[in-house]
Amino acid sequence: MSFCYAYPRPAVTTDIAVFTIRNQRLSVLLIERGGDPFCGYWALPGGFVEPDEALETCALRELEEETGITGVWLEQLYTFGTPGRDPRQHVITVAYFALVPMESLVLKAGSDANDAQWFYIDDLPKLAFDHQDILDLARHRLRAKLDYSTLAFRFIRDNFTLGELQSVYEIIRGEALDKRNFRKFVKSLGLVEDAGYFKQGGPGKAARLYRLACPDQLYYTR
Amino acid sequence: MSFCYAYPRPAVTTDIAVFTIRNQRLSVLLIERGGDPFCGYWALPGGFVEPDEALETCALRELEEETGITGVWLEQLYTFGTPGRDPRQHVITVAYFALVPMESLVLKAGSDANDAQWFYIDDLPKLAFDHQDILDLARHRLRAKLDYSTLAFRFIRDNFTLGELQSVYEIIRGEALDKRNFRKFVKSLGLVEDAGYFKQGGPGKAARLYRLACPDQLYYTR
DNA sequence: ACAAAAGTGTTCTCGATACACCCATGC
DNA sequence: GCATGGGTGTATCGAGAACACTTTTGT
Repeated sequence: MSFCYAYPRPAVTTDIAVFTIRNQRLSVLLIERGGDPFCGYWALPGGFVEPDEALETCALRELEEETGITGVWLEQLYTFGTPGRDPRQHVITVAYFALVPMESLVLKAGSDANDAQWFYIDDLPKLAFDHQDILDLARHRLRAKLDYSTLAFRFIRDNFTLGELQSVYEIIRGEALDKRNFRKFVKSLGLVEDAGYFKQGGPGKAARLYRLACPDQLYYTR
Repeated sequence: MSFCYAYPRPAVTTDIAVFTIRNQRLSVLLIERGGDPFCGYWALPGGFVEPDEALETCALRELEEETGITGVWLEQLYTFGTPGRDPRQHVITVAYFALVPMESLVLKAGSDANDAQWFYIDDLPKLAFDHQDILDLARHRLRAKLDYSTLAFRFIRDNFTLGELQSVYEIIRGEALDKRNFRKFVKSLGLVEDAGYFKQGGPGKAARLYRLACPDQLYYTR
């Protein structure tokens, strides 16, 4: 069976960089490729766009098929189409990135992948295709948007402590922040409210828990 | 002649929103479509990606073919792939935007277009496809990047007056700015230097002319 | 002379930064 | 009792906003 067109067409894929925070380190989800090209290499989850499929739908579908992750928030990152990025043929990929709360996911290897695994962003294996470029850009965007959006909240769940939230900011920025200034900053955003409970059990004083005041519209400040 | 593949593929195009400032108004370049679909409608210049063609190369080529414009600076905007955006088939378009200096271009109608013309961004005809959405996003991006990049300089040429530069900012932001604050701001950027000449001839006092201190690396502040 | 645009400083406000100590809890 | 993280206020600095008059040129 084959599909024929009057003019040649490049193939189109989506690739997704899923970030989370594990063990206080920024991490990304990769799959081990089971087929050519780059068999045995690690790569971003992703795959070909199906007929009449929206790009974001494709990204969500591939993510579920290859890793079992569903229902995440996605943002389009950039479209990569340099000839030669796939050695077989001209493939244009629309890259997305996703943020998931820390330690909240059960992975399963899917049909297209031998294995799916989290890697620390600063300790990656050699990646297939131009996926390292995609990750470099994604990481850059993540850091930039931290300052003018509320994307950090995507890494945590309701009933978080301000200490946890602060550590998300610190991990993405790669530097320590002043605790009092940070708390002032968070309160000035006006997005969080006291959940009325405390987090018991860890070392140290019990921490007040917070939740999002408007869990829905949670984007772009400034 | 036809081109056949083992799996179906969407078509891929690039579209380009070229902005300039004419008569103190933000304007965009459109072409009148000569063929179906949307024959007779106005649309963004753009067209299909050729085999092994880089996306940006495609955008530049289509822009030249359809409007005669060459060598402009491009930035990738967003990739649109909603099924149904082209009534014939699934077409994914990678949208770019370009900024050209005011009153600097001679247009010519190209092979694929009956006509190419500048339109005021606030006074557009009904556009083909989802090109109005693309323009809405482009305009939004333009306004946002004005504040954290030096993109405004793309609208002017060397030997500009600070009044001219200020009017670029005012036109994109849609509001008047204070002259003294604006001059302080520009000097703090450290990107412009006195060209040593004055602009004679207009009404009012002759204005000092400036040029870019580093015409090359002209991007991203903050 | 007058219309039109160029050019020039100071004050205020607000957000960002720097900085140190006591408190509650688990072990 | 001690180690660990939670919680709190004040002073300083710098960028951005508000604000009005004089100068030069063309007509």
